[in-house]
Amino acid sequence: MVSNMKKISEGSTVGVKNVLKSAGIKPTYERLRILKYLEENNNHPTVNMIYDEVVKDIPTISKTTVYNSLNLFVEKDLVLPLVITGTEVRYDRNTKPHHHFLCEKCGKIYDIDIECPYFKKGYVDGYKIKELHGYFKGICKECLKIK
Amino acid sequence: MVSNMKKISEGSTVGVKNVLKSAGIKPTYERLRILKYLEENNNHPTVNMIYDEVVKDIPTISKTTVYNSLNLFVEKDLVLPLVITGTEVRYDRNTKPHHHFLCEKCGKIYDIDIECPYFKKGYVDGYKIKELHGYFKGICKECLKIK
DNA sequence: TTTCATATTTGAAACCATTACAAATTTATA
DNA sequence: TATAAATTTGTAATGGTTTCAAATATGAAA
Repeated sequence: MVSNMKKISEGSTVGVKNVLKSAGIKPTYERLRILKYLEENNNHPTVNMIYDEVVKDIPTISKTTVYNSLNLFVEKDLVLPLVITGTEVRYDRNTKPHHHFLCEKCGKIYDIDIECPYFKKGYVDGYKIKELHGYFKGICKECLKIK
Repeated sequence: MVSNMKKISEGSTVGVKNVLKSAGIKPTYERLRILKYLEENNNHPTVNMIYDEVVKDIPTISKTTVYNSLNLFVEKDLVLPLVITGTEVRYDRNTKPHHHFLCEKCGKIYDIDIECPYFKKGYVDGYKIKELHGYFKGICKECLKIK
């Protein structure tokens, strides 16, 4: 059961260690902590957001290591990079194809679980599709309530 | 007839001048030349691509002016900014909602004229949509032929 | 455990797209 | 023509990301 596997791995050190190992990545202390952050937080964080939290546990960690680790995770398909704001890259532990929504009011990024028929088919206008990035921008449900 | 208006304005100095004036932008020599470039080239250029061409006609123009003008055009909805490559902003004279396709082989960016039902409706998951950026990445028709 | 080769981490410097800013220039108006 | 306002220019600053070489940690072999 895939969803059960996911639950077990979330947060626990043994879980993230296995995730790294089965991706062919040496599970160093720093990488484990960074992946743990991504599994525990579904907030599409920036490098700085990750660094600011992880440095509390590993005071000697450098920002370069965060960059290196994330680039490695992206390469091994453990993480999806988003460029929705235009100013910096955000990272999503959810690598299944899905859309994103950026709220202009609160700045939060939400996963949107919808399908694109063209992406599903694999082609548009005779062009072969490998990736789709669907970014909505607007006002989220919570901010709409606030008026 | 809108499409006919468009044809007339393409490239001609009087056309782009009217475009700027009706957008409430003072039609300076530099702005006219930059908008003319965008109307004549449907290649989703970067700031540098625009600068490199325009500087041939206006040797004294500065890159800052290109940035200033483009930011103004974006503000006045004359131009659409794309962040499809992740490294730099590209500009599209076509501001009607449409998707884009980036070819991983040749690097070209194509307009894709498809509709998103959620965008059309104005809402997803109860979130109010104001913008949609749909970016496909893959291999374009021409590069598929080359093998 | 000790040794050695390899991989990883670190911190500083470089890079590059973009913005900030103040001085110079141009434009519009009277 | 004179004056004020807007625009352009060039340089410097900013900020996210990458490069790189030295320091450190890791893993395998003895």
